[in-house]
Amino acid sequence: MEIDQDIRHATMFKRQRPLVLEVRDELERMILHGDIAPGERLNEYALAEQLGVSRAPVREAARSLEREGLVTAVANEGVYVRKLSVDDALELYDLRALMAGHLCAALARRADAAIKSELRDFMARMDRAITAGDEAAYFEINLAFHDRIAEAAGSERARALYVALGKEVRLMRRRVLHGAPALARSNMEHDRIVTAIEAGDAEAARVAGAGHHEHGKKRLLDTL
Amino acid sequence: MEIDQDIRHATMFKRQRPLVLEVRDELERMILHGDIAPGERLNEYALAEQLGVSRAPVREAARSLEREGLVTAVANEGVYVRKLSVDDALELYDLRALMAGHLCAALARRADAAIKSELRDFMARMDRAITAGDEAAYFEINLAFHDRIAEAAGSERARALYVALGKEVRLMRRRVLHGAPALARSNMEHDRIVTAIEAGDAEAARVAGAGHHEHGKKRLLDTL
DNA sequence: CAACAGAATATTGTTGACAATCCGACCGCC
DNA sequence: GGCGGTCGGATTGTCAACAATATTCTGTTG
Repeated sequence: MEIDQDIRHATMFKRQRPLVLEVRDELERMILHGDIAPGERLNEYALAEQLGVSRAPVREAARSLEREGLVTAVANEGVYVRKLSVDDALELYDLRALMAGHLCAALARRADAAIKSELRDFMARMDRAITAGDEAAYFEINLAFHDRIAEAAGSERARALYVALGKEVRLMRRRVLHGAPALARSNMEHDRIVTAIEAGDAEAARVAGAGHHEHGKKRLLDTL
Repeated sequence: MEIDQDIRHATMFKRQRPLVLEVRDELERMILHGDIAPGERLNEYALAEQLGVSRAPVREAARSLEREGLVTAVANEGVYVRKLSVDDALELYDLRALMAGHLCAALARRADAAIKSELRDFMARMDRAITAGDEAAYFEINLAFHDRIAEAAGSERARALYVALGKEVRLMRRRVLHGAPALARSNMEHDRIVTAIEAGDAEAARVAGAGHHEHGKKRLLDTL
């Protein structure tokens, strides 16, 4: 059998999503939502009972999260929600900036009119959120904006890395962006990114994309 | 319990390495060695019997390899050794070049005399391998050279990514480097990297490191 | 009373069995 | 002869029990 059949399976409707994926998503949600605090252990048995499944899917899901960097497993002892050191977080910011620059540059090379207008639309929505003082909405749209760039860049591996790094960063649940001025500045950086993409200037897009994320790192440093 | 205890466990001698790690390494070896061809399915039951363990460790190991990109899993069907398309390979080369540049730049900022002389030593050994016409030795030292740079750069996450990308690339088992002239050229690029690191010039190191890997991509394109 | 040894408990590691699902072959029907 | 449904074998998904290991508690001793 050939791997080409993947596409068939991927596009086909799955009548039942594998249990382990459900569990994985739920655990991820719990961790990112803070239901399980960093440093805390994930008890396989307890979680299995709580979720109404056996330990096997829980175990597999936990290992899956380990690969994403959300938890660390210790042999014969268990898996713990990862506790990010500041150095870890700074490294993650660097890597994410690197990936973001790469993705923005790639998108600048291949963007068509549709994605360009889509990005402008995201920015308008963020502007509206800033004006309305709705920070939560801003964060949500902001997240979707960057995800869209990553997706449209056409480099699946890079996109996956970028998203995974984003989740890891979220382990450090420190809100580094506050107040309308900071948000407005952030969206000005978005403008620089989109402008470069519209112009098809890959290098400018790389610099703008990386710079935007490096500012995030600076903001984190400022909060220390 | 705190995650800090990780260090204790990590440094402590483990009388028995978890079975899943053994299995994982063995599967990885099989795949990279070509015992299991790209596109082929990994039969959990058969592998379990062959390795003398039960299916659970095999299953877990396979999922671990999935995260590394060596295999792709299809629900209710199995995991297959990944078959790299040329586009996939080119993307991997790009990402690896990106990471290599990042790592070289980081190392340029922090390299001490010991690592500098170590890198020079690697280069001398590669020169000797070229002179002796021992291509296999060259490849081995070359691999160790780049691993050492990644390790010394001090960014664990980036190092892991770089190594994982290297393994993925190896799925496309095409020897893109042949003959003493090509090897000598390759080692000249190494010289550019090491020189920049010695000078503490992060940007030059980034360009040299990325460029070296981009040449690998070019060489692959030439073989098509 | 502190420190240590050892038992008791809790938790993970592994196994084999069972259920759900998928793929291919076969058979009937148009 | 080709097409579609259905049955059977093979394989993965899930489970519960057992084994190995780590942690906690307790009792004893210096």
